[in-house]
Amino acid sequence: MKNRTMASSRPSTARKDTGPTQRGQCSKRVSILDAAANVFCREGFSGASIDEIAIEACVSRQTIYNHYREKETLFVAVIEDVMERANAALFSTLSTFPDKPDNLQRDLSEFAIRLTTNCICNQDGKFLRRLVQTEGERYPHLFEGWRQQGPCKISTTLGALFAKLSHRGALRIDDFDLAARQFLALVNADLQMIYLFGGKPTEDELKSAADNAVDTFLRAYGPRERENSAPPAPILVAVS
Amino acid sequence: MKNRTMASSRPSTARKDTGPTQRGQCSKRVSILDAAANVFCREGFSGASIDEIAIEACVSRQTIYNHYREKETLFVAVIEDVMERANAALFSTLSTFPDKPDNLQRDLSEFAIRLTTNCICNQDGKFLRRLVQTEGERYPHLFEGWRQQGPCKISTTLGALFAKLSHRGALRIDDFDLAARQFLALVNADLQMIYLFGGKPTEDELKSAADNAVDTFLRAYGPRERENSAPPAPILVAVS
DNA sequence: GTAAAATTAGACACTATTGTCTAAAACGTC
DNA sequence: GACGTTTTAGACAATAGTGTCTAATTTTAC
Repeated sequence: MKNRTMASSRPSTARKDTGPTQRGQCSKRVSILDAAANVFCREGFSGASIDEIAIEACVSRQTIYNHYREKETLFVAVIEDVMERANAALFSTLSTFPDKPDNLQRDLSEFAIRLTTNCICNQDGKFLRRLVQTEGERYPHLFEGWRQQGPCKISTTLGALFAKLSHRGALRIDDFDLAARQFLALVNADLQMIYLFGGKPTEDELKSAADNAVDTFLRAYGPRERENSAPPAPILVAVS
Repeated sequence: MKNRTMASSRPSTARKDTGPTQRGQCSKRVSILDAAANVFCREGFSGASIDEIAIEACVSRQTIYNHYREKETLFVAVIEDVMERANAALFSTLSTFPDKPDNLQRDLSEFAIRLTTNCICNQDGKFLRRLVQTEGERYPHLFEGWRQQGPCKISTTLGALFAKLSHRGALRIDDFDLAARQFLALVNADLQMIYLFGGKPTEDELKSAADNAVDTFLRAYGPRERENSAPPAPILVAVS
């Protein structure tokens, strides 16, 4: 028997009960969705076989066909499941943005680490990077909603948060959405290659990437009186 | 009959003649490699069928098996072909870096546009993004050489170029490789989502992305006396 | 023009996969 | 413990793909 080798980032909240029954069957549905996510992520849509998913989910093949009429139905269900979870994680993490930073440099860096850890480096993030890229053109409508609610919204939401800091004098930004996109880009600058090869950055790599990003971000958008590289005394931006 | 629908970015240079003969056969090899690249890119390795490639290359299936013993051999050949071309384009473009900038802002922006146009937005770039991500874990050794010679080298090469500018006082950079990675990240900040969905940015989008990137890059790393955006009286923090 | 080489279409065996069907077993509820 | 539901294993037809083989045809080289 094969256990789930790669734990999904599924939270323990109750799930939609659109299945045959509510209780014992629900866990089957979860098993299937998790296993299918892993296999689809590893093999792509056409490379994944229902049998492989069944084995990985410790479920008979027929059970999969009972729950999801055909392969494509299952695929769509998996995508929607992962997207929903990913967006939830995204906004949950966004809510931890340092509105009233004690130490802007440190607080932004820690926020960046949370962002990468919870939203980009986890299994769901990897799944979406892969599947959106390979199947995005084939199922345009499927991912459109996620794009609107996720990546597109994150720029404006994060932009609004930067705007607040800006109005309080902690940052000097003209175009908030642009600054948000650039913040995200800088955070991932050192990690792109790791993502591309399906790897997972170490904690040290994450911290260093975040520090580098915030450093440069503040060089560009920080308050004017900020020193530029290695000032001995940290400048505390304490705005009411 | 179906013509090649998507022109490859193949240059008209002579090709390695490792095939059965040199002349007429060479063009068949090229047709096959181009068609296979398109189909693999569109369908992934397991989704691509030899028949489909044969039709798209206007070649009989048997001819493909004559040149490349089996599907995987063809796949590896395609990968190597694309990687070689992509790296060539990369370093060819790097050689147009503005060593002696007339107008740093403008010259860097135009350089950034060349970089995205010639190396990232073309068919080879799309192919590599997709295939490295989906098959990179399955064929680690295959892509390792490309990573060493391409993406890894570009940071250090571009970093060295920034170092030159820095020593001449045009930039103020501590970590040149990091600045190079961040430059690339900023250039792609506005384009990531387009890439992810397999799209191609318009010329306007490319220009705007480049301008935004260079703007922020220079805010962070530009010479100290640089104006920052629209403050009436710039406050110069003159620290020796 | 001729000979060698390459290409082609078609048939072929083999394998893998999808999706259906059935009867037996396990499960949960009352 | 009996009932209805869900799950299971296995067989099954249908389809699609890989890789081989052959004989005819075309292309290329000399």
